[in-house]
Amino acid sequence: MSAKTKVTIHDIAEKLNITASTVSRALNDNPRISDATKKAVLKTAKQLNYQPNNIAAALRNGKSFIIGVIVPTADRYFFASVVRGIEEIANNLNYKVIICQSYDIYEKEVQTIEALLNARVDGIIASISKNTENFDHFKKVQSKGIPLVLFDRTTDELEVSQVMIDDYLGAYKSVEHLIQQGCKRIAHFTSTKKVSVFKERLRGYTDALRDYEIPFDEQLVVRSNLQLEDGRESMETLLKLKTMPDAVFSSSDYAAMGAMQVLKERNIRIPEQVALAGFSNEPFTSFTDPTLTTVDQRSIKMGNITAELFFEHFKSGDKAFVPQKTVLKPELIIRNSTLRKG
Amino acid sequence: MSAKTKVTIHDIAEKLNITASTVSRALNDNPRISDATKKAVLKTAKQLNYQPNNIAAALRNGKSFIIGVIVPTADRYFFASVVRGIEEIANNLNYKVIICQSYDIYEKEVQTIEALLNARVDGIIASISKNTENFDHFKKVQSKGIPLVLFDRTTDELEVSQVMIDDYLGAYKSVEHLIQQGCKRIAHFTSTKKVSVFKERLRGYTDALRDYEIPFDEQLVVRSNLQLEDGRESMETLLKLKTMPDAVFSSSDYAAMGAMQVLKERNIRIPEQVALAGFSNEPFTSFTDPTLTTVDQRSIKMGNITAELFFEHFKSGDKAFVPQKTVLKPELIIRNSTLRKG
DNA sequence: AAAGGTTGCGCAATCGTTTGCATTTTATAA
DNA sequence: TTATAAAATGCAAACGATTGCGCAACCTTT
Repeated sequence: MSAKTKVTIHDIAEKLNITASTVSRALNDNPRISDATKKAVLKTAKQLNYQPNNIAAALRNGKSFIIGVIVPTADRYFFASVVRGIEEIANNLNYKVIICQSYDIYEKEVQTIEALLNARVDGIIASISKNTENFDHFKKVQSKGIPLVLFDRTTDELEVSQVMIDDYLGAYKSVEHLIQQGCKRIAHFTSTKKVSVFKERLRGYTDALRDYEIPFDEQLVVRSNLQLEDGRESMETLLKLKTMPDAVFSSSDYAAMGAMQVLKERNIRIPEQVALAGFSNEPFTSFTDPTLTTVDQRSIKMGNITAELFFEHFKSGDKAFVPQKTVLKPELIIRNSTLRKG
Repeated sequence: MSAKTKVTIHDIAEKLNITASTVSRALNDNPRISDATKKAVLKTAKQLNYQPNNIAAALRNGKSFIIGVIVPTADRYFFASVVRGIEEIANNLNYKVIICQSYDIYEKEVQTIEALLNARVDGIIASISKNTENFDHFKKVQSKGIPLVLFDRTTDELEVSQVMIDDYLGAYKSVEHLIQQGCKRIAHFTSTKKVSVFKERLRGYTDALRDYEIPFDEQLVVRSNLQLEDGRESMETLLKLKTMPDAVFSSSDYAAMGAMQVLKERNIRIPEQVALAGFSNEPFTSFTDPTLTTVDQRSIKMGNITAELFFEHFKSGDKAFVPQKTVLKPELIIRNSTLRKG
C-alpha cells in the first residue's frame, strides 16, 4: 500500500492547506483549534495512514511517557505480578512500562540503568539485584532528578521511596505457626545478609524463637542462594546433624521445595517428622504434595502502591519530595506441609 | 551535584573550543577524529557528567536500537525463557529489548503494537494472543516495513517469518508413549482451534491414535482455556463418562495439574489408573507428585533462533526478504505420571 | 617546488513535534 | 460603522545528535 513510510504532520498540513502547528494542535485536541479543522485533520491523518512519532515528541517535550521497571527476573510469579500491578496504574495514566531484567547480575543492572537513562525514561522503578552492593548507579539516577522508587529488594543506603512487605512479620508469623504446631527445633534457610528482606526474615525467625523461649541454634541457620538445588543441599546438611530439626522455615519457596524432595526421597514424613514452610507463595506451592505453607507477599497490591507512590513523587516535581516508605502486611498461607492434624 | 541536568554535546564542544560535530564523531569513535581530540572529549564528557540522549539520535537516525517483544504473559517459564534467548542475541548486537505483555487480550495486543510503532522500535517479535483472530495490526507493522517475526503462537494468515516447535511431533510422541505404556483410552485437553499450536497438537494426537489403531472418540477431546481450574473441570467431565479414560494428554501443564489434583482427591492412582502428560515443561512439573511427563519446547533455543532470524530479516533491508519458517524438534520428558512400572 | 593526498575539523541542514508569540479572521459591542 | 474582543491559525525557534560536503593545514612524491 503506502510505500511512503514517512507521513508527518507536515504532509497532513500540506494536503489541508494549513500549517503543521495547527495539525499538531488538532491532533492533541487543543481547544484553540476549531472542531471542523480537527475533524478534517483526523480524517486526513487516517487517510494518509499517519503514524505519530513519539521520538520527535519526546525530544521536543523532554518527556517520553515511559517508565522503566527493573526486576531480577520476570519469570517469577512475584515479580511478574508486581509488574502487572504497576502496569495497571501506569497504563491508566497513559504511561508505558518497559520491563528490564537484571538476572540478578550487578553489571547487567548497571548497564540497564544506563540504557534507561539514555533512553530518557521518565522514571525508574526497580527491585535490586541480589548481588548489588554498590549503589552508585541508583544515586546517579537520583542526581539527574529522575524519579526512582524501589520495591521489595530495597536498601537503606539510598534516600529513596520504597515499598515492601513486612518480612519480619511474615517470618515471625510463620515460625510462630510452626511452634504452635508443636515444632521445637526449627531450622531456617536464608541468603546473604546484604539483602534486607533476608535479614528481616532472619530477625523475625530469631525473635519468634526468643518469644517462645526456644533456644537459638546457629547450626540450624543455613545460608545459600535459595534455589531448588540449594534447598536440597541445605536439607542434606541439616539431616547430618546429630539432632534433626523438626521443621524448616525457608526464605524461599524453591529452596523449601528442594528440601521437600530430599525429605520425600528419604521417606521422612511431612509435616509429622519435619514441617516445611516457604516464602513468596509461588503458584507451584499449591501444586506440591503436600501443599506448601508459605507467605503471600501481596504482589499485585505492591505493584499498585509502588506505581502510585511513583506518580506522587512524579507530580511533586522532584522538589522537596520526602522519600516515603510503605510497608505491607504479608499473609500467612497455611497448607498441609505444616498442618499436623490432631 | 550537577544541577544542570542537560549537558549536551554542545556543552562539551564549547568547553573544548571545537564544534558539536567533532564531539559527536569523537564519541562515536569516528576515524576522522584524532586520538587526542577523542581523549579530550571523553574526558570532558565524564567531567561534565554527560548523558547521551538516545532520543535525539534516534530521531536523526530513524533508528532506535530497540526491538519490542510481545508475549501473552511474562510469568510463564516458556515465554520468559524465550525472551531470555532473544535478549542474549539482541544485547550482543547492541540492541535493547522491551518486553510487553498482551495478557492474552486482543485489544491490549493492538494497543501495544500501536505504542511500539509510535515509539519507533526497529522491529517487533511477538507471540500472538490466544484471543486474536484479526491480524490487521500485524499487517500494519509489515506495511510499514518494520521487521516482524512471530514465535510459537503464529498464524498462517500472515506472510511472516516464524519460529515454532513441531507441536505435531511433540503431541504424537506423547501419545505414542502413552500407548506404549499400555493406555488404550486416551483423552486430550485442548483449546481453541484458531491457534495453530493447539490445532497441531490435536492432529498429532489423532494421528498417533490412528497409527496405532485406537479408535478416536470425540467425547475424549475436551476444550477449555487450559488453566488449572479448566483442567479440573475437564477431568471432572471425563470422569462422568460411562467409560473412564486411562490417560490424558493435555496441551497444557497447568490443565494437567488440575487433572492431577482431581484424580488425587478421588484416590485414582496415577499413572496406574490414569496416566497424565502435559505440555511445555513448566518448572513446576518436576515438583508435582507424581512428577509430570511433559514436552520441552526448547525455549531458550527458540529465543535465540527467533532473534537470529529477526536480525537476518533486518539486514536484508526488507527488500525481497522471503519469510522463513523454522521448526524446532521438541523433546519428550518422561516422568512418573506416565511411567507404569513392570 | 608544484601537484596531489591525507588528516582533522567546521558549517549547516535535518529528523518530526511542540509552543510562545504574533497575525489574521470572525463575532460582539458601542 | 468602527473599535474591540474573541477565535482560529501561522511563524519560527526550539529539542540534541548526526552527517554530507567543504576547507584548511600538513605531508608526500617526483
